Amino acid sequence: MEDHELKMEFDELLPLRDVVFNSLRQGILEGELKPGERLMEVHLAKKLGVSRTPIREAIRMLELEGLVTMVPRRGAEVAMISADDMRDVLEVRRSLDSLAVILACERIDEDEKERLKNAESDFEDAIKTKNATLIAQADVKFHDIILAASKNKRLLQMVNNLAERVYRYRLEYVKDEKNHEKLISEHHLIMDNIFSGNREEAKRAIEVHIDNQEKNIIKQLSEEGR
Amino acid sequence: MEDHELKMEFDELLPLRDVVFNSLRQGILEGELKPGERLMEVHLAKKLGVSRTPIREAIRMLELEGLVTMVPRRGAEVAMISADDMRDVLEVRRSLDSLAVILACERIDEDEKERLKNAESDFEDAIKTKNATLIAQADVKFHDIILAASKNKRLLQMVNNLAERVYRYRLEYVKDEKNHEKLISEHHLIMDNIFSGNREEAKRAIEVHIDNQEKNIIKQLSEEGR
DNA sequence: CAACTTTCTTAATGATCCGATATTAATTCA
DNA sequence: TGAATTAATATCGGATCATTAAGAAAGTTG
Repeated sequence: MEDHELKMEFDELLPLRDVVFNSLRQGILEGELKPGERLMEVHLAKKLGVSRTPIREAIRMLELEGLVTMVPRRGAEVAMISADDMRDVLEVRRSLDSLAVILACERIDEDEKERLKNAESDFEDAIKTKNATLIAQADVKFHDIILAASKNKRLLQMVNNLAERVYRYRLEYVKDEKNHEKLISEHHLIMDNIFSGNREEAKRAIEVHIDNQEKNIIKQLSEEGR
Repeated sequence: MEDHELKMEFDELLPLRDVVFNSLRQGILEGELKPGERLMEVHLAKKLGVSRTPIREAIRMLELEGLVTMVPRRGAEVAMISADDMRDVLEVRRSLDSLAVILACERIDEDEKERLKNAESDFEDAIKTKNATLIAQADVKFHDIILAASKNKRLLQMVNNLAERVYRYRLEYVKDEKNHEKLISEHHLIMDNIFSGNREEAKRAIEVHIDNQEKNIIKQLSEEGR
């Protein structure tokens, strides 16, 4: 078993379980910990320099997030994602993102409009750098502002949870330069329709946006399908 | 502090944390453990006859489910539900239930159609008994079949999680005999539109169904609002 | 001789118990 | 009456014991 570089940020005030949780979560999302890989308590405890208790509690949380699965009497492993699972996730995400956009049309305030404009231009700048991580970050920021504008905290939480699962594949998607122009025009269309309060068009725009991602992700999954 | 009657079912094969989790979850949903009430580890451990570790792990799970909130260095307490939270929950639930019905229109099979018909007539029977718990159970069953017919496991999981939070209030809603006839006709309308594959009408029907619940729940919340 | 079975060892989780630390509440003194 | 100190209480994190499953090695059988 190779050794991984799990970084621990010691936020003095945060309980250890949350530090461990964030560390493992990041490791899984960035692909450092690969699907199917076992997460052994003693091993992780030694590596992160804490006892087993916070490790176990973090694993319980990751389990409910769906990022790890428990095998009884064997322990935790990074969750596998089947094409079926991914289809389910994207189907729900499409619906919730539509809802977010519709609500944002009605509830967005001037400050958020300004921030959304900035996020959009930051996104275009990121595209120019052709740095996938940077682009993905700017993309997340853009969508987060829309979610915040929906003024629905639970919706925000649920969409973020779904987005986690797609993160690694979206990274590949935004890496491909063929998609860059399309991404920019889609973001523009979404933003403009939110600004003009055109709910139906905004909804359609975000659905196209998600559908395009979905096509690509399904393709990726079938290609790596062993 | 009064003593509660938390029942533990010792399912030999289930890990203790899951037994504790289910026990506490049920206690919260049925209103035995009231919002704001503190959940103290040693106390619960003694009461349930287990050590503190499974209690702690169960609390971590309940925290992520949103049923309890953690106060740093003070411990866990049953989550309060504000009217704003409830509005958020119902807004999302409306959207996801719409999705479930739309998908069910396309994907329902003959077996499920049969089961849905039976569930619907069981529901009418339950209404006749005027037993709120029985009615609520039959109602859950009806909606569960639709969710299963959507063939989307994540959607099923997420809607069930949202439904948890509404459970106590829905109980009050179905208890009121004024709503009985309306409930039956709404269920009928939903079912008929699914059978005929009429997506738009089915969607509208379920949305009306949820909206009616929402009105009542918001009213309940404002009445008990102290 | 090979393949299958059985047993034994190892290693990891599941659960209990314990020590340290921080917060809250009560009591005492100014 | 108010502030400060102390005592009680509960979480946070760690160490230990028990249970179980997987893997290796040895023995048996076809």
